[in-house]
Amino acid sequence: MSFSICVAQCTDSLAATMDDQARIMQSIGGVSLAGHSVQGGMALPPPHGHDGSDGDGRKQDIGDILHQIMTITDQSLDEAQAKKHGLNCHRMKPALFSVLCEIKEKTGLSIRGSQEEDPPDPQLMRLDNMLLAEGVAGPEKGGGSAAAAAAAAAASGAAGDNSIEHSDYRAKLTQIRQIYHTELEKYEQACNEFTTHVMNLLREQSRTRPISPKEIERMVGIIHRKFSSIQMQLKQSTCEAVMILRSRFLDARRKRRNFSKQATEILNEYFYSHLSNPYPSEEAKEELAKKCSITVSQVSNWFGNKRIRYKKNIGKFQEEANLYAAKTAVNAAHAAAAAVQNSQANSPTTPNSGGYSAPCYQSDGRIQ
DNA sequence: AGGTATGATTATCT
DNA sequence: AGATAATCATACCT
Repeated sequence: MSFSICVAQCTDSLAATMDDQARIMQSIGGVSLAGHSVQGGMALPPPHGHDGSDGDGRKQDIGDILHQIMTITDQSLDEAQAKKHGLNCHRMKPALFSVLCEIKEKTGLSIRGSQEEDPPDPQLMRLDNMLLAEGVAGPEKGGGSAAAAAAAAAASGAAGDNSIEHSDYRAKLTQIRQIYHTELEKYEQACNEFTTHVMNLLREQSRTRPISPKEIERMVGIIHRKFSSIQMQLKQSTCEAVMILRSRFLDARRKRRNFSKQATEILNEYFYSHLSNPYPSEEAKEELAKKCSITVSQVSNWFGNKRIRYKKNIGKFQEEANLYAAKTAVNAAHAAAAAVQNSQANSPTTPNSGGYSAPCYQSDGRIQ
């Protein structure tokens, strides 16, 4: 996840590819020593025709140059730069370069690796989709976090309820989002920097050894792949973080507490006194919610559950129904009595006083 | 511990 | 958009 790891990995990969090249160089060097230089020696005999001594000197010279080439990577940058310049101006350089080109052509190193194109990784797509859905990826500024919050609120069923937990959740999510984006940016920047660096390096090297544009392209591809695999790690861990956050906050709300006795009382009262049409209006729901100190969506849930469960097994709820019918009847009676008293009309019999007539249920469970 | 009650979620329908 | 029905997951009771 950390940037340093990423860079380390990339540096590793670069080191590996450099190793590769060193090996190539070595093999080329071997061949040219075994073949061409001897041939060259025959084609260009020593100028003054002296016996082998001058030829030996040249071989010595070439061996020396090759040695310099091979060890150039071990030296400090300035040192190497100076050496490189010296070698570049060496009179044998064009010859060596063409030899290298020829050998490379023969060994077919320049052709390999042209077939690999990026197949869209299904797992990467999965991660991308999830991050997008969670509002972590996607458009950054302005509506970004707000949209994520709105999505979370919408998912929870009722916007605005549990606002404390919600804002907490939202804060954590934006935190994750921010980390994700800064890391992503860092990776991108590092990738670009690294790519241009390597490209410059290769371009520069192409003056001393044959490197085709194809190869540079390939190298860029390798770097990009490496970096995107690191990005995938970032995405993976971001996904994990979001999942943990979700399970801790959103799913925590799934952990239910039973409503208070009072609340269920009020809800049941409403339900059984509106048995013929137990569908509270929005306003009624709001009022019930306020009275029970629960949310409107909880009221909706309660009525949804109640309706279906009542309908499913009316018999089981008979007792409860009677109980609440009695209660509302008593309430009504009290209210009526109060009203009567208030209106100072003296009627001898209070309706339903002292008892209640059990409600008559139809087969569909509705009060007649 | 196991069964039931219950609040929440989900898919589907209208 | 709201209702329903099935289902999940936990609370609560025995």
